[in-house]
Amino acid sequence: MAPNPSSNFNIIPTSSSSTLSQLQHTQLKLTSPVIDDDFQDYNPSSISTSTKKPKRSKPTNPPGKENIFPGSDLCSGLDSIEPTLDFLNPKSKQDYLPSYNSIESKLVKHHINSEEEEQFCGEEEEGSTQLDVLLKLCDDVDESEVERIDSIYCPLCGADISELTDDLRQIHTNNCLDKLEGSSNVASVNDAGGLQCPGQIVDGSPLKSNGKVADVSPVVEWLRKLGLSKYEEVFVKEEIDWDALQWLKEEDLCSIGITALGPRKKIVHALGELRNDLCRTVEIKEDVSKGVADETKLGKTKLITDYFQGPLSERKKGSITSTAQNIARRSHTDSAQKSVQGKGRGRNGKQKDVPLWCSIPGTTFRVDAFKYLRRDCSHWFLTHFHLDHYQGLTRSFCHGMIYCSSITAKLINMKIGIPWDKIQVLPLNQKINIAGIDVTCFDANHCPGAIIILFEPPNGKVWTKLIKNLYSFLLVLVFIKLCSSSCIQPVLHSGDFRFGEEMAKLPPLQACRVHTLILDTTYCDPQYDFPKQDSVIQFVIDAVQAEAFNPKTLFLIGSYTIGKERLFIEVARTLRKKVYVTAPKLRILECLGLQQEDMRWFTLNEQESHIHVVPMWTIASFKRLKHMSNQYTGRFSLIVAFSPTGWSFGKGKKSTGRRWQQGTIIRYEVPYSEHSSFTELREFVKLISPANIIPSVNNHGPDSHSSMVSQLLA
DNA sequence: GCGATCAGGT
DNA sequence: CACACCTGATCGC
Repeated sequence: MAPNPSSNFNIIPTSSSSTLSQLQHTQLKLTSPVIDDDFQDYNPSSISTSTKKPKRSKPTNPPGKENIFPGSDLCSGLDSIEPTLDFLNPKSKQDYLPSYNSIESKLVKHHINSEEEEQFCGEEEEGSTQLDVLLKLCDDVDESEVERIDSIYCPLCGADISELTDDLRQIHTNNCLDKLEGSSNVASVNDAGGLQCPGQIVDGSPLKSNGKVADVSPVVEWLRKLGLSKYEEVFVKEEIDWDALQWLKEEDLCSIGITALGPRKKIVHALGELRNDLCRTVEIKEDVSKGVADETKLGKTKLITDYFQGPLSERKKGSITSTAQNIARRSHTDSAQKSVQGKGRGRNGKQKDVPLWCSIPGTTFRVDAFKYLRRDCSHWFLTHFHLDHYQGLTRSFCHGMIYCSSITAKLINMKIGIPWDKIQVLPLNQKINIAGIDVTCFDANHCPGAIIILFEPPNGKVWTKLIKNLYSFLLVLVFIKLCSSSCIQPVLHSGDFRFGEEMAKLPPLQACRVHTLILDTTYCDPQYDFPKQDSVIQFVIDAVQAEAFNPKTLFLIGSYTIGKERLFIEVARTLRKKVYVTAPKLRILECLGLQQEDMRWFTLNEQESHIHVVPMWTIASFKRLKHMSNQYTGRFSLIVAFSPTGWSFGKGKKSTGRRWQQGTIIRYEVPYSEHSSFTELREFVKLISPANIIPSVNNHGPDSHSSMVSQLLA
């Protein structure tokens, strides 16, 4: 008999689980161009996703289809709640902005913790400068064009583009420029200070050029550029103009008859690009047209937005990358892109903003920020070897030194090919000095090699060592100056961690007055009060023993690249059975510094074992499990799989260790977590008692920061 | 051809 | 929901 899983652990009823999806719909309805822009800044592919730990986000489901939990009767009732109109009333901006990537968040971030802004001198300033440009654009209009604030004209063709949004204006002018280039006509300056170009509309009337009346709408032209001219008719028939175009959604495309997936995706993507171009807001100045004329005469191919960089680059003399960033890139342009694209940039060439949780305030240090590689930093810390933390790190890394634990060092060397001369191994529980900052690492109790890092201002000893001669003294003076301006305060970066009692006993953590705690808030919600790992391991052992009455049973235990080792090692040890692992998995296990007596429980011979360690996603779907079952027909008649994850607790899950069965396949979801539970998070915060908390995961909705912090401190 | 990146998935 | 990571498409060298 299988044990009754629900008897072991308690259940915490949850509140509405569909709040997040409802908020997503709310975001969808935000109409302020600035806000929309910023959400695209965070996630160019969608304007409707919630904000989370910076990682790729999923497409939003249509209303009523939020439940992605097949077969889950328990949560379907909650998840299928239709968003109501009440949720569509836009709240204040701040309510929607947990994303540290967005420009608007920087505004609020400023209010939350203004001193931390100082570190973002290089690229971070870029983001706020974009906002500045928007604001300045308004100022400029106020100052010089008060009387004609309602009329904005294309600098090229002189058409009234007041009705268009900024991005569409840009597209319009780009199109004009393309025509200039395409037709090789020498542009002439018109009365409005802009340029005339063939086929454009001035003041709503067709402009005659070369004796020919323009008959191609911008939408049609746009379609042609996408190679989708076959849909011209549809767009014309449906009367989709530039303005309507920006609001088009995939469903709309379906409804107007564009049912083929390829073209539809292409259009959706291009629309995303269109909206994205709004980010590259431009300033239209009188000298622009002059510049265009000059360049056109010279026969150079340039983007319209190239002419709009002036004020930006002037203001950002300190930034090497500013000019490159300010070059706007159209979706169909490649020449400009080639020159500026690099690490930490999206496909559209836009550099991704470094999230707050990746930067150590008062230093140029970055933690788990390989997605945001920059030249202004040469100290890159990696807390552990999980993809979402090392993403962006490649063997061609050339941005300085990588600091990590010895286990992580072995893994990045073996799996990614990072040469050893670019890795500095950090010792555990031992203070070392890196670029004038004291750094101490502790075991994070997450996966093997995971560390918590404490950054502290240099202590007195360093100073006395430095002041050996006058030159050093001057250096120290400069350093003091830097310190005083950037206010280095102790910062503790938790990475991903699971708080345990051993951690509370660490003297440096008790002694240090941590100012800023960058906290792994994955399960920062009272509903996640899952049990200790030991009791879950015991549950699995009991379950294996209970199901093992059938000798033809195959046990599967899910694991990640690294992580969950304790679970299957304990099972093997207790049951005195070998567990099968694949050769690549064994190579990884060999890097983890496990004890020899533990290593002997692994076998590469699957015939030797009926307990197999498999990737989590194998266990995630019954389809895969069935496929596996078919391969073992004859040898095994029953598959019992264990999916160890903290998510199996809470959020409408009525019990832990849930047992799912489909025919001869049984799957247990067990709350074996390598992140801290809510209770543990609270204990940890109490222990550290920081002045400031920065969450590294934002998965609880827009208000999460303040609510998380208040819950933790409650 | 290959590595890197992205979108979409479990 | 999304821990962490896969697959396939695309881009750039």
